[in-house]
Amino acid sequence: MERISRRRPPATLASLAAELGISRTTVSNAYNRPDQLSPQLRTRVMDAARALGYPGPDPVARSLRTRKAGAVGLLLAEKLSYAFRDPALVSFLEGLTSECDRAKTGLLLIPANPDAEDVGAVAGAAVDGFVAYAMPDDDPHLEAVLVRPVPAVICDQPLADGVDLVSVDDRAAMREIADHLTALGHRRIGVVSMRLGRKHRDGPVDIARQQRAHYHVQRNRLAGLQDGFEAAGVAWDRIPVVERFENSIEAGASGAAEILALDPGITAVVATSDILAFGVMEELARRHQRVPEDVAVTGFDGIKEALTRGLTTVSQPFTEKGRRAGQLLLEPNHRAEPRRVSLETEFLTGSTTAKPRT
Amino acid sequence: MERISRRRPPATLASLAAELGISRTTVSNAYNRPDQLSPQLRTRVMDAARALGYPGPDPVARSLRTRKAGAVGLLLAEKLSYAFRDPALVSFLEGLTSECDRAKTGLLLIPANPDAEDVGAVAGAAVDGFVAYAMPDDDPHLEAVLVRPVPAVICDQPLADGVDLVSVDDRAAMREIADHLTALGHRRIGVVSMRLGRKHRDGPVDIARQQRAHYHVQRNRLAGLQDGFEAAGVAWDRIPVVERFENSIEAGASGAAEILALDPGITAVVATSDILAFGVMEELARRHQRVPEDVAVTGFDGIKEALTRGLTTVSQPFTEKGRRAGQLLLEPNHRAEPRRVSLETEFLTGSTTAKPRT
DNA sequence: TTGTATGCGTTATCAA
DNA sequence: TTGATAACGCATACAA
Repeated sequence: MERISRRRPPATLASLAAELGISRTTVSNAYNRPDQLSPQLRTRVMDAARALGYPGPDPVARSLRTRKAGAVGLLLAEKLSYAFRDPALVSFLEGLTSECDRAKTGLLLIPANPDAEDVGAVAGAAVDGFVAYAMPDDDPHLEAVLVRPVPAVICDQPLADGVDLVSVDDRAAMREIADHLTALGHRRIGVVSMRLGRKHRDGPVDIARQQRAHYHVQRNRLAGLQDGFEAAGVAWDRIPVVERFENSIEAGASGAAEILALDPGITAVVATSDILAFGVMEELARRHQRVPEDVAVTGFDGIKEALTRGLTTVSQPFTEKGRRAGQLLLEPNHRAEPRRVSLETEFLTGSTTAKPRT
Repeated sequence: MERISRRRPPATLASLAAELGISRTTVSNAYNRPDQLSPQLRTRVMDAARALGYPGPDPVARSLRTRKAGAVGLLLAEKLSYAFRDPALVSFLEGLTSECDRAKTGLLLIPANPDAEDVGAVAGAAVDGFVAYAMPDDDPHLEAVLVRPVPAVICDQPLADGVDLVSVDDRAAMREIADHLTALGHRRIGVVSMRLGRKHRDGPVDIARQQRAHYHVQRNRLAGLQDGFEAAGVAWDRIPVVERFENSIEAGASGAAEILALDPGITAVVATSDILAFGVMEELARRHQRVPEDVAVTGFDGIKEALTRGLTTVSQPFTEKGRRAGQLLLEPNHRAEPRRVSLETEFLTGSTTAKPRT
């Protein structure tokens, strides 16, 4: 699908200069320093460029010379298309791109399969900096980011030496959920958790796996639940926790089914994301269980749909998170220490929680 | 925020080769053609690289040499952050990125203010191809895309010589809306249209402006309405049309207010996007006008929220649109003529239209 | 206002 | 299996 007719080798700055009988510098200046030329020479250059089909200085060659790419990279460790399926991520992107707009820089979405070891995409990304979003501790892509000689900002996780970080206090936030449920009187509870490791794995989670989870956001959320439940005298090791690799409605539904198989007597299901919580509710509806009368359900994130549907959840400021990440990346840090930004969350009581049936 | 200690000049492939007393070719091969080296030499190279902090071949330099960027560019002629506020665009991006995933290529979001003449971002984008989404006819950014010696695909608009295109039949689709309303008996109708030109402008639209609209998608939608209304004996020039530059709830609401000022007796408002339609409904609610009893409302696009809220609208397959655009871009066209893909739309009767009050 | 010389960091080609 | 050489296309310091 070559649109351009290729009879002669494509024009370059040098060939254009030769054609005009002037130096390359002058042609370069015509594009980059218009004030360094006489206006008539400049228009002569531009006219010749059009005539010869010269598209202007090659961005890659210029980039090599100037050491600027004009773009920042976003590393997700998900398939790219996932980003547009998750409302939380869309909000994050809105915030991040608002900063890109201000800085007049592009945003490069970097493809990185979660379970792939191939790091070529990040090694090969022509960017002036990276934002790494919610990566597991042991992801080789992150290492690949950190060796690149450009700034980086990490969102949510993992902690890394000398890198700026934007996050929320997941543990404290989730504890509010636990406290809310125990205050209502719930004692038999199940948990549907997002992925805890890089490998595709669905199923029950024992304490050991919780503690060595490579997603410490998830680990912290579980720890927050443990804090709250144990404070109310509920033994954590008797609470069934199941893990789902995908963050989707379907995963939430199957997680709920698994929880109910493990303990049919539960009165509440805690999901570690709103999306999973919707799946849980879907499965409960399928079984003609009422929410919250028969089973209470909670989420995490505070995506728009959670608010409109009245899910009891914790809201975190995704757009702000993206904006702050962009700011940290785009305005250089002149101090020695990396910067840490922790954003506020808000516990929201919805209509999906109530006292347990007696 | 330089993370890397800069005591010595950063290592390059050449400096690494010198350090090891081998040629640059060999170092290059260690990264790009591991099978061309003895394993022990390769590990020696890699160890030295780690020791010297060499991050691997510079992506820009490589890109200059190989003439591959590993990314496709998306040109929006909107602020980047807008992309994540418009559900239709999010769906499009989901489809486009699903193809990027398959091709293992990145996606570069290119910042291009709608009313800015500065074309530097597209001239400077290091990409292997462009997708231009819903650009006005006269946008200089598009011209900048077309001079670049890489493939391009246009979505929705504008028509351009020799470039692949993905679109829907906006005119026919919108006519279905008109036919639906006239069949119900509506005769006094108002229209709230998305922007018709690059310049920021809100207000009433006369026939001349409709016809010279630089957004031919919008022009076609208005033409579709005209087709339908005139077929039912409703003179088009008596239908008030107002334009809004932004596609937002607020814009829809103010558009509705303007329409109602122009003709308080209307029984239906046609919006050319679902988002605008939601704004219209919001304004009507504010005035205690019931939908559809007092005023019928229609949208266009079929975003998810339109379906859940039962808006009468036309649904277009945004995700498919993005996917097809990606396919066209990513699989080269070996034939001479550009390819044209036209996708199906579906008229959806919702609960926002009914017979006019009598 | 214009030109000269040099380097940015890499990979392709071909030879050894 | 390894190496020498020549691009790739441009921008910048400096000289004229």
